[in-house]
Amino acid sequence: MPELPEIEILCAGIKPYALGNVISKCAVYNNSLRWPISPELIGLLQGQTIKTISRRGKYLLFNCDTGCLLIHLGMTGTLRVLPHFTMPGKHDHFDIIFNNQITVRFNDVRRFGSVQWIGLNLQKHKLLSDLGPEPLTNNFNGLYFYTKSRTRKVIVKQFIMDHKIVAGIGNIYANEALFLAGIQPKIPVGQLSKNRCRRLVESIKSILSSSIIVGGTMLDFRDGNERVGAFTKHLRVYKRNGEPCHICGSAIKYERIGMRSIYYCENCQR
DNA sequence: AATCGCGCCTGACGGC
DNA sequence: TGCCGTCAGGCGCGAT
Repeated sequence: MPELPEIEILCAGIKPYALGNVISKCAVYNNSLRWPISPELIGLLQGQTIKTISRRGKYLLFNCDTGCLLIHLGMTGTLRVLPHFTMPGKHDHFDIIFNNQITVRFNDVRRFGSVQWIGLNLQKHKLLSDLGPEPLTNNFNGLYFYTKSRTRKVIVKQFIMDHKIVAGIGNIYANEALFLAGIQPKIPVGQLSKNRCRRLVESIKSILSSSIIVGGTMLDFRDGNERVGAFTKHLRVYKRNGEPCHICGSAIKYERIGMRSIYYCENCQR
C-alpha cells in the first residue's frame, strides 16, 4: 500500500511531467471511489495550470490558481504518467490530460482512494485541518511526542498511526519504526519514558527517510511499470512472521490487534 | 475527549 | 475445477 515515502516519491517523480502544464481535459471512467468523483470536477479542472505539487501526509496536492486537486491513493491506488493517451483499462478511474498529450491516470482496484477538488483555503479543509505535523519536520520531535502521549492509554502502535498525532504513518512503517526503536508495539503510549519517545521519533524519521532514499516499499511508477520498491528488502519485521529476527534470531511474532496486524521481535522489543 | 470497531472493496489464497 | 471463507488494510465515521 502506498505510504508516505511512496507519495513523496510520486510527488517528486510526477513534477517534471505535470508542473506548469495546462490541463486540456479530464475524463472520468469510473467515479466510484471512497467518495464519488464529483461531476463538476471535469469542468473545474479544465484550463487550470498546475502551479505546484505537494504532499501532506499521504495526500497529494495539485495546486492550481483557483483551488487544489486533492488525491489519496488509499490501499491500491496508483497514478501513472502516460506519454500519450491510451484506452483506459480495468479499475482506471480518472485521467488528467495535459495540452502536451501527457496523461496522468488514476487507477484503484479497491476504491479506497479519493480524488476531489478543494478550495484555496487548504488548512480549513476537513481532511487536512486535523492532520498532525509532518513526521520529517522539526515540529515532530521527542518533546511533542512525549507531551501529546501523556494522557493517552492507546497502545503505541495505534498512537503513531493516528494521523492527528503525526501525518502519514501506515502499518508497514509503524511496525518497522517500533522495531528500530526497540519498543514493544502493545505498550500503552502514556507509559513511555521521555527518552523512549525521543528514540521512537528518531526511528520514525530514520525509517521514512531511508525508504524515500531507496525508492519506497511498494511502487516505482516512473517508467509506467510498477515494480517492487527497493525498501522491501530492508523490512525487518513486516510480513516476516516466523522468520528469524535479523538481530537476535528469534522468530518474528505476528498478532492482530485492533483490526491491524502487528509484527515484532519479543526479544528485541520491550 | 478518547477509544472502539464497522464498512467500504477486490483479488489472492487455501481447503474441500 | 469451482466454490466459499478468510485475509489484506486506510481511514472516516458513528457509537460508547
